[in-house]
Amino acid sequence: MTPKRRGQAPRQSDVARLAGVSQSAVSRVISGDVDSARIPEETRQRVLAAIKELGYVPNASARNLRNKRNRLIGVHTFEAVFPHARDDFYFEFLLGIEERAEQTGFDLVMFTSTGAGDGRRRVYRDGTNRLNLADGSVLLGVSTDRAELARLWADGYPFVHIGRREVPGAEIPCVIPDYRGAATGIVDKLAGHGHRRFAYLREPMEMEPYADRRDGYREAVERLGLTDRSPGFRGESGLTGEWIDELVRGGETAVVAESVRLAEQLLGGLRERGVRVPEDISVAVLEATWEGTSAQWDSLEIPRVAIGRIAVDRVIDMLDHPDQPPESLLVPCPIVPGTTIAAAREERP
Amino acid sequence: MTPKRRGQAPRQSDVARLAGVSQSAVSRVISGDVDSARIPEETRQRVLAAIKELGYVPNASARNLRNKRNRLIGVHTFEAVFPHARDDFYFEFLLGIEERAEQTGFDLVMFTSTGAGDGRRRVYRDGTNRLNLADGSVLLGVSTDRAELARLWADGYPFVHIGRREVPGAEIPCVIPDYRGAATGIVDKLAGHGHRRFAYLREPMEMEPYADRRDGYREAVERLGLTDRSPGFRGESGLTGEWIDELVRGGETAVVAESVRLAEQLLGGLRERGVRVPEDISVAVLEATWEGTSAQWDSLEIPRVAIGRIAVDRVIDMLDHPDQPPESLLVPCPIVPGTTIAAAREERP
DNA sequence: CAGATGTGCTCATACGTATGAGCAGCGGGA
DNA sequence: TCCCGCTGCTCATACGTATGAGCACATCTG
Repeated sequence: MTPKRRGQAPRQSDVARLAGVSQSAVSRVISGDVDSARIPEETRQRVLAAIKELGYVPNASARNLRNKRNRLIGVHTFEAVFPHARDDFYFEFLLGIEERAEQTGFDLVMFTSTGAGDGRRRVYRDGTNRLNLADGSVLLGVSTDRAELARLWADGYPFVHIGRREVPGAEIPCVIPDYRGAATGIVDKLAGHGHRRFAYLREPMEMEPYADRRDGYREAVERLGLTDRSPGFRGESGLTGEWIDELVRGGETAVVAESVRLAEQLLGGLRERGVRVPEDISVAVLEATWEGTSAQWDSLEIPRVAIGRIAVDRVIDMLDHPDQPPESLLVPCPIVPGTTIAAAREERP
Repeated sequence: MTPKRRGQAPRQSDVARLAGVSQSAVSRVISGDVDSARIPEETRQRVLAAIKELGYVPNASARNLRNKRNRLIGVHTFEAVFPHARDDFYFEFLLGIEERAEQTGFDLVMFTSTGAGDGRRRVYRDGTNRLNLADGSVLLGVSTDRAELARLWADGYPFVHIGRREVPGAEIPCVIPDYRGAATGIVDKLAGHGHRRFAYLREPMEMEPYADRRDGYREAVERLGLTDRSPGFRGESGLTGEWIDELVRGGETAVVAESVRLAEQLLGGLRERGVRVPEDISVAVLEATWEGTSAQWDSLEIPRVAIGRIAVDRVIDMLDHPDQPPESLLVPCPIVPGTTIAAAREERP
């Protein structure tokens, strides 16, 4: 037994010949175009049988050329996926993407190939948009190329980006962890434990996700009428010994830290000064924590799997409603209970 | 700014009109078809200028349609990929697959969607081969469906399977870890340490990969003129207290175990009897080890990343040479040095 | 019985590209 | 002068699919 000569995959015309109809009839059966197609059940069955017998499968490129969908969702990462996956950046997103694609009957195209030899992955290679093969795409990556995003958007290609990316002159549809909401949630939680005097520990960098957290924090503090006496807040940022000294002197009972890194430094500094967490001061972290941190932080979680799922849904939505202007979507971040928040000390007047 | 209405991208014919040539001339300039194209430099420049002015971008689907290639390699796993990836079964294969696809300019299609609701992923859905979307595919999975492999093969679809799968009447092209070679290598290594009297510890199951290991072991033992006095070898298999007793009485100095599981049991049994590893008896394992085993075994490594790369190469090879009958390929398994092999004791005569 | 309406298809074409075949014009050799 | 061969293109077609237009026939209406 030898395999069939891999000459050609069967085409609609082959199916048509076998079923004794025309190619266009086959196309109509496949499209399931009920209203205008007027194909009686008996013919339909004959065509379907022929399709089955020949193992016919539609040619993606031809379909695409005709502007039809392929039930294919693209995944484009601006760096190699798998080398990073262990480190958890992409991995869980992909989990959600795969899961949802599976549920909705889409297959996934991983756009892996780089254009140039520089390792940077680009959407446009030789000027051609490679994503076009897929009906729509999910993009992710830390080193996202904003110019490419802008061009994709200008070309009207349906895609979403995981994580907020803002490009002047374009409205990039993104799926974004709701850092703002998480920040207010964490303040609410602390307030629920009786805390009234807060401090906010900020990262030196100015980045969009941090801005969201800061907004949320401020909003919650104001809404609840709490006191924010963050040393250095709005001023120089980051953590210094001075900052901690001032914190301890000031009598704040709750600290909200932007990152695990900062929280860890803070914890060390407080211990040195004999201040206990959470007995004396509660600390919460506005970042997802990972294993191997020195404390079990009260923190937020980035729902990566859910974000992956939602990204797929958003793309499908854009395919179904091509005329609606694409919008970004916030995804709530659960607050993970830890052991660094406790009831506020009685205030000594 | 609003996005372009999709589908209004300039075509070669637009470029041609602007440059005052024909569409085919434009195509030839783009293809850079030096030999047969006979386009003078001046015309070439005019065309290139027009391309630039219009922002022309080749249409991938049209190209694919013409070339009958999609530069797409399929990856079909018989279970969901990502949920398992952490557990390491698929993960490193994918690493290699992605890497090589990237290098060779292929994109990856992950065939994720199940046909039925039973969670089993099938190649053929409604009798049609879904993989046809990709030029060729790499298949993997523990629960491979052999009937589907056979059908794929009969259809002449270009694919390889990672791991040996034998189907009567078909010659499934596989990429296979060379367990046989690794087994002889390990025997060689032991012999190099002066061992002459060997025992082989086998798994109860009869599976192809084990058969390979056993062949390799036997071959090396015979070639080197060593003694194999495995208790129970060729007879009942697995590890019993009796087996260990007989081993200790027999005076063998080297044991080759088929699996970490067996080796661990053996180690325990030897310890109970006051026999030291590796001082008294050296033990090697014919399986890849993982973290968290009780000893640092001298063992083999399954070069998963390399296998992934090679699988992609094999598929591309099949695409380039459709007439060559596809062959399986052995991939050497490196031998990982551990601490369970030492020089053989002096034989006391 | 003429005309209208409906059914079950087929025909022809377009999508954008690549490529073998071929054609017009020119220079050069016999 | 005739013809050959080269240059610089153009023409036509095929890839596989989807779809508007239309055709032949049947059935119904008045």
